[in-house]
Amino acid sequence: MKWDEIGQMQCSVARSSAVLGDRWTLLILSDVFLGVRRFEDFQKRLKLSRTTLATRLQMLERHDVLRREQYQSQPVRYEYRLTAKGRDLFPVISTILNWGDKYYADDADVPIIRTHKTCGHDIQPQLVCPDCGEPVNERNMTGRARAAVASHPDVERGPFSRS
Amino acid sequence: MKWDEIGQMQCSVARSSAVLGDRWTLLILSDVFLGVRRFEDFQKRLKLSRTTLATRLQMLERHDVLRREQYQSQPVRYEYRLTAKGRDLFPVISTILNWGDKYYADDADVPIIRTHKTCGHDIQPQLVCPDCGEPVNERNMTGRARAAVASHPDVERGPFSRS
DNA sequence: ATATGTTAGTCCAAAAACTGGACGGTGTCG
DNA sequence: CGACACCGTCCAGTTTTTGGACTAACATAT
Repeated sequence: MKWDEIGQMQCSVARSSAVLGDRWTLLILSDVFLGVRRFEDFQKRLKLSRTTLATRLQMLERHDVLRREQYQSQPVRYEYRLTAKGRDLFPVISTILNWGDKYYADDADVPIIRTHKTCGHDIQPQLVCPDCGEPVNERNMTGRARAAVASHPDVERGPFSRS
Repeated sequence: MKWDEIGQMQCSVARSSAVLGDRWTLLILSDVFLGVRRFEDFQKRLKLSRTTLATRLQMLERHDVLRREQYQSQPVRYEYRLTAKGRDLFPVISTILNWGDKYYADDADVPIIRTHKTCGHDIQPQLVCPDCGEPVNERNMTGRARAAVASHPDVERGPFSRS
């Protein structure tokens, strides 16, 4: 299966993977949320090849996650900014950051300290049920999979298993 | 930069990317949360090459995300199960699913409907501040980056920018 | 007893993706 | 004028991924 074909699968994770699923894209997006916007800055910070960076930025633009915006003329230069769709990736980057902090941070030295401006506390955002407000995890969630998944009778257990 | 080196970077997103950042890993993990546990099932469902699947499973085992557990002898066979570290990826997969559902689901036809067992409602989990309980997003969060990031004076804006 | 099926891989050669570094274009500054 | 900043593209060499054949150890059916 080719990368492009993954984007055609009937599965939200698969389609998201077609966008997010490579070594660099998550890093680039993380930098964008940090305020990085320009080609040279991405390249200096991430040390990936210019070719790959150009390819990724074009891909993210094509998928409407970033948009190129002119910030000067003479010479004409563009910077990359998040679209609304891109901003909606905040929870994804944020939960990845939570996980990385938990398992990979050096000796209680969390690389990025996040503060909730509204209440002023340093926090790690948590997942809750928007209905009852209780925290959710793989044990208190179930899922009814649709056709594509349900057609595999082997899949009977787990939080997203068939009901 | 090589893949292995990314895991050495002083950045939780980078280190997580060294594990999660490829075309197949997110799909495999999503299937694991759906209850898939065996080599053949992964291969049939995801249609990736057996070689790549074997490589990925070994990598996830090496990173202590999955563990191989014998489920029969004669012949000896193993299945793959989540470790505690792996289960902690639930919020990551879940927020990716939210994003994919929002932007890629076919005509109001969400492929996996998730139910919160505790309260019984069909929901999409949301990110909140564990302190005040309010929803968080890229606008009401800030972050103080540490050395590695703070040394880049260009990074001044965005939710994780230096304070 | 032989044939067929199930499951978990490994091996190989071809195709695709990624790499670093040079290069091009367009401007500014001193 | 020379040096620098910025955003890319081009190229040849390396690494990764791919599909399909193949092994191995049993179980089950004929």
